Amino acid sequence: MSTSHDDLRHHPGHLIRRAQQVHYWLWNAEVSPEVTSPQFACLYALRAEKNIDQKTLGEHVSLDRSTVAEVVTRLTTRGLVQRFRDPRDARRNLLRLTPAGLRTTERLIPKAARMNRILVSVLSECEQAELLRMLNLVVDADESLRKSAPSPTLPRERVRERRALKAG
Amino acid sequence: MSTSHDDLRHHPGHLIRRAQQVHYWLWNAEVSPEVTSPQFACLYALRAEKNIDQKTLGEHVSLDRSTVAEVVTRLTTRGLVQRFRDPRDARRNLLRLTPAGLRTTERLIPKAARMNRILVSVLSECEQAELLRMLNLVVDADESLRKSAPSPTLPRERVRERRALKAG
DNA sequence: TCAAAATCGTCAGTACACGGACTATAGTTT
DNA sequence: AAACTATAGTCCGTGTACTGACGATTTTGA
Repeated sequence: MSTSHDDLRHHPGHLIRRAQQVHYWLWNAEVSPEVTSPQFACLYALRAEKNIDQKTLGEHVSLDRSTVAEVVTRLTTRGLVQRFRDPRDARRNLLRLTPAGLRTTERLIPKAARMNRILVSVLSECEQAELLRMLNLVVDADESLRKSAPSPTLPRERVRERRALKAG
Repeated sequence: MSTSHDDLRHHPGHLIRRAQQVHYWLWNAEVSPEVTSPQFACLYALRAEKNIDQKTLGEHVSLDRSTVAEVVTRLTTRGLVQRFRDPRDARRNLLRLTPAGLRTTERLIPKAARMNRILVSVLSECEQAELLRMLNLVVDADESLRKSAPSPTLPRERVRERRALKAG
């Protein structure tokens, strides 16, 4: 007997969302509910590359300008990141880990690694590698998919439709 | 030369988040920016099972109470779903697709299918099946992981910590 | 050199996503 | 029947996540 939630098991998109939920729960339980996963990604990137601006950080962790700004605001509020204007280009905000930020990052690194192991622990070593490889393929394919195929109906136009629809 | 965003390619959790981004973009371009993916999941579930309450819907599409309530509110506002009190149990809100809701759902079903095909189109048929199988394994494993392993540090306790930390 | 174009960040608006507190209702126990 | 418990939904707060509009600044090109 097949019901709808059964059926959704064949939808990759839906499965990806559910996988992210699992990741979210596991993160809270195993890593830290204080520092979220996107926040950690930022800290982690900032640890590797000091004094980068928000745009660059966004490219590293795959977040858009607005979201980076919000996340960084939270991190600075908690004293984990320092934000200051680039003297050489007053448009940019340069970012740097504070000592506390570095400590927190390094404390969480092994926990995040452990969480990731648990996340895919139902799979064999071989399968884990396969999953990683395939996800990377899907994620990389996007770049080509976004550039090409603006297709007959442009995304931008569609968004206008939505706004119009809601206004009316 | 390995930088941080390079490194994040080995983190399943991060990859899952990125995969969801790709899914989001593809959904907007290929299915509909008016009806989001979670909204569609609800419509789809409601099409299969009429007159279910919000909790049941949430179980089918894997969303918590609060989010279901919000999504359903949007769908009712747009006239796609009808919400009314269960006469036999006044705690429940029963949900039903409107004729317009049914039409919209059936119009989007083939588009969603197409989007899902594109999403995994970089993989071979065989790989696609493998990815689906593995994601289902990970997602199902969660149920056992949540039940067991409340572990030394309980998630609930940790959340308290965060709230306390922010207050201070 | 100076106006146009590109770039970075911010802000407002929309939508998921979740936990916890609260209310209303239903079911159970004594 | 009254008290207790369980359940469904709502409301509030927090945190992603993205788009579009805007302002400040830099870069480019005539």
